[in-house]
Amino acid sequence: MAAELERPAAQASCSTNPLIRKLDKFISLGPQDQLTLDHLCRHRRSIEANATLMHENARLSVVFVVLMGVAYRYRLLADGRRQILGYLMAGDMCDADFIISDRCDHSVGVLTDAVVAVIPIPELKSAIARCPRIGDGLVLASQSEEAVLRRWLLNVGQRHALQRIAHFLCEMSAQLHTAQCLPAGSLSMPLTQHELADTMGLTVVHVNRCLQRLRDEGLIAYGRKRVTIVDRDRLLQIEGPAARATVEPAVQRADELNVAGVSA
Amino acid sequence: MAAELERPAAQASCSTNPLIRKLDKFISLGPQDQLTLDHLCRHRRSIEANATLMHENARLSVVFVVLMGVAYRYRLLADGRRQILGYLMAGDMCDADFIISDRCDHSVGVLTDAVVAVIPIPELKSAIARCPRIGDGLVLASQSEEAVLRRWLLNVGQRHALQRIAHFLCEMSAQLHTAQCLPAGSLSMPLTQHELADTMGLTVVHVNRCLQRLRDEGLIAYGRKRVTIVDRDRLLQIEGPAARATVEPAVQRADELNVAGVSA
DNA sequence: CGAACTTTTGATATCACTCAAGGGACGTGG
DNA sequence: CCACGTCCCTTGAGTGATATCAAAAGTTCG
Repeated sequence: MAAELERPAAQASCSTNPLIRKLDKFISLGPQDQLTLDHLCRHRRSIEANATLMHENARLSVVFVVLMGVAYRYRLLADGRRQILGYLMAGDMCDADFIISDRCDHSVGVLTDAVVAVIPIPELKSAIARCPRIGDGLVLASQSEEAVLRRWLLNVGQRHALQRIAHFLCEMSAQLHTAQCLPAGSLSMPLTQHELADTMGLTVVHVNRCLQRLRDEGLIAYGRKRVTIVDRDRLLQIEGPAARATVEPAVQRADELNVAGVSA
Repeated sequence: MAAELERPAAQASCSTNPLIRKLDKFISLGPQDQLTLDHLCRHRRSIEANATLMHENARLSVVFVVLMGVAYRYRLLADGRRQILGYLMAGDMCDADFIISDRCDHSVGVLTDAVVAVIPIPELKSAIARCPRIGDGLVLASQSEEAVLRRWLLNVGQRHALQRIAHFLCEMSAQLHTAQCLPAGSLSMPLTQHELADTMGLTVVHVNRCLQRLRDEGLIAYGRKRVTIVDRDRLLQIEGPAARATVEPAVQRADELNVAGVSA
């Protein structure tokens, strides 16, 4: 399911270690910190698309850091329903709560082919002990993830399907664009409508109809396993189902006009 | 809105500082740590029910720790919808992400009259520097909160109203019973149906009807501003709307039997 | 070219929301 | 102590948003 391969020097897109780039957004790392992080990431493993990287309740002695590709956290219900709990991009650590227990409360899968660094937990702990800023950075990263979870909960709990999808796409665009060194604005994400549905607490069918509407209004584009933002600003202004009122009544009015024209 | 009062020695219910009790669940604190924590909590403020303790986007130079009463995190949408993001009991810290920025991404209100400790952030930081275990404890507490957020997201995203409420109540019962030194099993919570609704992403009306059903089946009891769990085990086994199938079809079958009886 | 997956579409069912109003508990002030 | 307002809970009718079911069309891949 996952081929092992050692690539001591191979580097991801941007010429720096993604983990370093990620932590550097939260705290300034010294040269020693960076060396340590690079050294931590020396064991690599490539994972094929759709594989499971980590199972809920599994006991792990290592943590993973995504170096390439996109992974996602999720939990399953007894009847098979799945809630996706977050996406992991380059630099994100799979098991942020490795400290609190060696068990994990959720699973992690990968969307695309991915490469992860495999870090033994004891080694990570000793690195933190030697370089406190690394620990600080990880804590900050974990707290920023907590903030994302709060935004998602707000989104799923309070917004209607259309707004919900719109907001989610914008948020992901932001996350992708800071994770990689990419331009903002229009951005694309390797997402199946099924995954979108499980992220938003909606049905595939309903997600599909919403996406069509967003596409018809020129706000997004999408195709096989990929959603692209076309007009981020207008996407954020999407109103809920009330927006339907701007479409349907128009048809009725046309009929009325017809009648009026005939009678005139 | 909030009267200031200094109570240098007054202690909460259990003879110990709630913050110490809380952190002690995650990490073992030395005598020095405990002294430091006690000292940190020396400034107290009492808040009246329904007051707002902290506003979204406010810039704060202090953090609050709930000593008595229940507070809750929430966010508002432009149109007034509110999502409750978590409940804070004795020992919980209001602004867990005080490190990441001095701004907060959500507001905090109190349900009941409450007493909080007010800790200046610089003082907290220096305490952490002196007693690293305090910092560790806070990090662990924050990660346990992240786990709660994931459970909530699963709940709101995937479960139907009835299951959703049932699971939430059980989870709160667990949280309350570890926060205070209370017996498990049946427990009660000072919650308005309005707050329940905003927690679960449902409407007050719909929450009301669900609660009635749960009460009629003898799983919970409730009254003015209070929900009580009667039968925790059965509550956790609640099925979704499919449970209706155990009631309605019975009526139809009765009719069929009637017809059969007539024709026989 | 078939198998598996993703996206579409239509018809129908139903969960949950909206609107509207009434009743009960509690607090307050006369 | 009663009258009143407010907040919380309750109820009903009607609507709407989303789910469910079923099936077809387009893609990718072997």
